[in-house]
Amino acid sequence: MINIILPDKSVRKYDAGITGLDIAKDISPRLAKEVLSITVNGELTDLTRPIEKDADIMLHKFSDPQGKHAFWHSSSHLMAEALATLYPGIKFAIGPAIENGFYYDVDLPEGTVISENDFPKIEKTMIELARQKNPFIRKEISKKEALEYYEKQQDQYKTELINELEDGNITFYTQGNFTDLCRGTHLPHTGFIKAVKLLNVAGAYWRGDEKNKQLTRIYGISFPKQKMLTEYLEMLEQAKLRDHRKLGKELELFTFSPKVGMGLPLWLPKGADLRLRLEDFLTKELRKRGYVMVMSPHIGNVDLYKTSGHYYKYAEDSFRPINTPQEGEEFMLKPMNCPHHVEMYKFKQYSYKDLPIRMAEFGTVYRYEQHGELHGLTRVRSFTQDDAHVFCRPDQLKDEFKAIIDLVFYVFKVFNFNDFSTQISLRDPDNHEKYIGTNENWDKAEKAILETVEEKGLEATVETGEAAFYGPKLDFIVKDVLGRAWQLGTIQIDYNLPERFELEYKGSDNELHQPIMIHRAIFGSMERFIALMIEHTAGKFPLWITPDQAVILPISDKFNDYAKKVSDLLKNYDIRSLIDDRNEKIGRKIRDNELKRIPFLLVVGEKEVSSNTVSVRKQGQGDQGSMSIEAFAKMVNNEVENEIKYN
RNA sequence: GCCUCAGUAGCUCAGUGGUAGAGCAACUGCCUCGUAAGUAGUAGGUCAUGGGUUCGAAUCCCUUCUGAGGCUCCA
Repeated sequence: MINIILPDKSVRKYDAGITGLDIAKDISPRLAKEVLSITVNGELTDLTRPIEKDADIMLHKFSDPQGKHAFWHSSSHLMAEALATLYPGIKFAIGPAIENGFYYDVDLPEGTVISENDFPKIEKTMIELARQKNPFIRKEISKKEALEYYEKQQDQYKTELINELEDGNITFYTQGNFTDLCRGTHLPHTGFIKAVKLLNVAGAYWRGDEKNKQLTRIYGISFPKQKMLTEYLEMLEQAKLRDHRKLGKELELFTFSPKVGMGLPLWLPKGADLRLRLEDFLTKELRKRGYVMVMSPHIGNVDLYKTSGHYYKYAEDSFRPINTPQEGEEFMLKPMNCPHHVEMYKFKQYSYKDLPIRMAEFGTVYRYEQHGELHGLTRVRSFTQDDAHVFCRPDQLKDEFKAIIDLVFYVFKVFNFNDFSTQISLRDPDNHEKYIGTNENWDKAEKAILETVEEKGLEATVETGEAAFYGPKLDFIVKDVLGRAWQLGTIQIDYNLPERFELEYKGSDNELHQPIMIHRAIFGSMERFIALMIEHTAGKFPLWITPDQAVILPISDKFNDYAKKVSDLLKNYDIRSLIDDRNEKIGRKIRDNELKRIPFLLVVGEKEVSSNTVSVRKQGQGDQGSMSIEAFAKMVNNEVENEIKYN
């Protein structure tokens, strides 16, 4: 007999060799129907594997991440089986579970393509195979045998994968007529998969390398109940309604014109208004925190970028240098603001008492992003960074770094970005060519980031090879409405540019010292931030109150009940004077159908601006008198909060 | 740059080889009038672009441009 310890610490005794599935059956028949995978002594594994010794176990249902993982991984195998049936000669590369669903990379026989039109028949085959309730059978296999199996099929992908695996550590999983190299975890059988939807097809390079062959990647998602799939698809549709590209058009915030050039956003009046107010908000905050605002031109002599290293790093794939009538003279559209700020630092000599110098600019930069990478406002070719560079002494570095983290937290809180992740990006130690500067400098910079993050108690993932070419960084990442991750805020420590530009300050010892540079952005770029802000707030927080600023953001009743209710509530108020205020044709009577079309009322109320007063009258309650826009926004917001229990 | 798909009126879309359509928006009347679609009429398209097949192309084929979802890239 062995002891099985459940998460609640209760102990059950079973014969050795019992499986997770049997334990589940023993606990309750309903659990047995829902359970998908099991963790045995900390190791995620199949429910059908025998447990031979005493163990702590945890059973996973679809509601658990581990359950979903097994479910979608098995779905991936099921799709592979269906594809193998429908497309003889197909070869399989890798097919993992992902955050929402699964994919499989396949190499199709010459001349075959899979498009979305083929999805229904693949889905149908998958469901037919699933209904057979074929068990997933695990088999340990020697490296030699495994290689023979795939070499016979002339499958270079699996062969390559197996060659990298250790002998004795290789397993195959078989369901029905399909066998795949796989380390698991899988469902007991395919019958759990009741609903399948293939989502899209895409090209993907083998092993993610552009030089390799491009495979066909098919994305899908599956569920244990048809209803869950329907709900998921409904959720996706809802999400698409909040897409910033759609809203940007509807709300007349921004547009693109092929004639101007793709990836070059045109800010329409309302969008420009929104952006200016955001810039204003941040500028005030920066001044409070000891920053000075500067401005720099949009171009610079190539020599500037040669010194900074940008020229060698980016000239080839970037906008081409601009020639002048002068022979041999070249300018570049600035891809970054740093070198300009560095030259401003060099304008005069600084004492150690002057530091830190915190230089901020809403600096527009130009980068020739790859054609296929352009994406709404989140990836563009001309964008404005809320950029700043802090020049400080070594003893000030950590405090400055922490102050910036605090600023990021403050701003994210103000705009309700509560769900963000933090990532430390270090250099790739095997690829020195990607970076400038000495190992010594890099070690210092990376150490400073790691220590500061530790001291701050921040939880951050660490990624190697993701650093900027001049220094490591701490990034703040927010997801868009469809779950794509975008970097907004970034803080980067740089010992290299100060060295290259020979920056210095006079220390208390009367010697010259080199300052350390911190590059940082809070919004990241105005474009990307506004894009995510639109998606995060649409239909969710139509009115926003910050401690000292009132912001009314996009209002549209098309997205969900919450916005609809707010919209209804606003109808109880006479806000004509507010709208007249926002309308250039002041004094003209606003027509009914015009009012309903005003898609957003954007106001950043500032106490010192007295003209931002509205006279408000609530229907049925008579005149409420004049009040500031801020007060009005607060009042409406309170009412909304009271009326709707929003969680 | 690569893979799959798409582009018809300002917007949302119908139209699969035989005379370019609808709703909304716009404009002009009329009726109403403070708050989510009053009413009649008018105007609006080289069917993204260039080429080809055909008696005939929005429709089939190719080029280019742009967009969508991925991959690669991302300062």
